[in-house]
Formats: sequence, structure tokens, C-alpha cells
Amino acid sequence: MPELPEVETIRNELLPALVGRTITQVTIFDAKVVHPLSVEEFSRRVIGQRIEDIRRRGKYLIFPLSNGETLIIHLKMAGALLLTPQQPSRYLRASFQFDNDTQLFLIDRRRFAKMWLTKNAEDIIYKLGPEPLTQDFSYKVFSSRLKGRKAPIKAVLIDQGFIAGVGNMYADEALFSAKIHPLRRADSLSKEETKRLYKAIREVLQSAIGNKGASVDTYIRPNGSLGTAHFNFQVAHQRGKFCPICGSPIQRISLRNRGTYFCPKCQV
DNA sequence: CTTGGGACCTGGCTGC
DNA sequence: TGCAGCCAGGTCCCAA
Repeated sequence: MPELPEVETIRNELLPALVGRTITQVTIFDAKVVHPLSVEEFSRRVIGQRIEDIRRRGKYLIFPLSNGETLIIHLKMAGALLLTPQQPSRYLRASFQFDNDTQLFLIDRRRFAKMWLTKNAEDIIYKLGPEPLTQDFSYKVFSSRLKGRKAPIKAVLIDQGFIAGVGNMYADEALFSAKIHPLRRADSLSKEETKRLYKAIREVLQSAIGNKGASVDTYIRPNGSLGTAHFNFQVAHQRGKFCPICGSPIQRISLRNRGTYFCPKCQV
């Protein structure tokens, strides 16, 4: 599942291949991926444009184009971006051809991934909260944003308007690392707990970027190789396993229709 | 405004 | 072996 570390890895690995390249052809195999634009309009507006840069905001990939428009891609749960050469995939939803014979494929088993073309990227990403790895995201910002939030802390962490980029896996990992129960009311955390969680969020994300993301399901890097961050997971997706600290069975509950994994003894 | 539930999707896995 | 049902979860939409 691409969360911040996975999307950041994809960005880093697409940058040298695509920046400065011009799109010469695009093929959309599933019209849903560019909705509400028609395939024809999307193609017309994107062909001939040079990719000026690749940025990331939360889990969105942002491609400023030479005509002033912006291409935005969100991979949702199962999407992947692959550079040639690649094996054919029955889940190919779109392909871009560039002026140096490079091709970029959007693969998506579950048809949730989406592409937008817009003159103003803010129209798409305006809802996002702060980037957790920037200087701006200080402990003070984090603690003040928690005030008055009565929902379970896990639900707040995966709210993209609260922090951008933290998804289900890394929320579970950060809460385990900070020894906080996922169902704790967000505004009930002590100062010490808030500090631990703040630190844990940044460390968990940074470490996962260092490991090129977590290949737990369909996540794959643009060159076809896998990330290794999931080898460090302590609770996320560890069904049937045991807490690495105390040996208790990892517990799974459903929160917001998301699988939530935690240690019932270490996390209070 | 916040909160919480369901919808959108599809394929792999589990258990009867 | 067959198959129903669970599980995976990012974001939008809607109701309270």
C-alpha cells in the first residue's frame, strides 16, 4: 500500500528518468483513471508537454508540466508506476511514451488509482495537513493540532487533513513504537506520550524511506524491485505473530473499517 | 466543525 | 475440489 515512504521512493526513482523528458504519446486503457476528463481531452492536454519536476505531497505525486498545467497521480491502495522495460500486465491502466523511448506504465489491480490534470494543483490537494517530515511540522504544531480531537488517535493519524501521508501501516507502527493504544482518545495523550508519538511518526517514516518502502501487497518500485521496510514491521500486518518486546499475541481489531494491529500489553 | 459508516474495487486467502 | 466470505485500505460522500 503506497503511503508516504512508498510514494517518496517512487518520486526519487522516477526523477532521473523523467524530468526534462517530453511526453510524445499516452494511452489510457481504463477511462476511469482520468475521470472526469475524457480520454481524448486528457491525451490532448498532456501530449507534447515536458515534465519539469516531480514533487510529492502526502501520497500524491505531482508533475508540473511545461504548459503550466500539473499532472497529479494518486496510486491509492494497489497502484504502481513502472519504467520500461517491464513484463506485460493485465492490470495496465495507462502508459506514457517519452521522447527518449522511455515508457511509464500505470498498473493497478483494483482500479482505484487516479490521474488529474489541473492548472492549479491546490484544487486537488488543498485538504492535506502538514508534511510530517518537514521543519514546519514541529512538536508544538503536532500537540496543538491534537487538542479537542475526541476520535481514537489511530483514526486521527490516518486523517490526511491532520497529517499528510500517514496511512494504516505506519500509523500502527508509530503507535507501537510510542507505546500508545490505537483506541486512546486523541486529546487524552499526556505530554510525554505526545512527544513519543511525534518522534515515532517521524522515525518510522524516515526509516521506511531508507528501506525504499514496504512491499506488503502490490507495492513495487519503478524499476520492478521491492522495498524492504516491511521486514522491520513490529505489529503492522503481523497477524498471528507475537510482540517483539513482551511476547504477547499481536491483536487485530477493526477501526474505521481498517485492520489495526497492536500489542495489548505494551500499548496502553 | 468533527466523527463514523459505507462505497468504490479486485484478487488472494481461509475455512467449511 | 468448490465456493462463500473475509481481508487488504486511500479517499470521497453522506448522515448525525
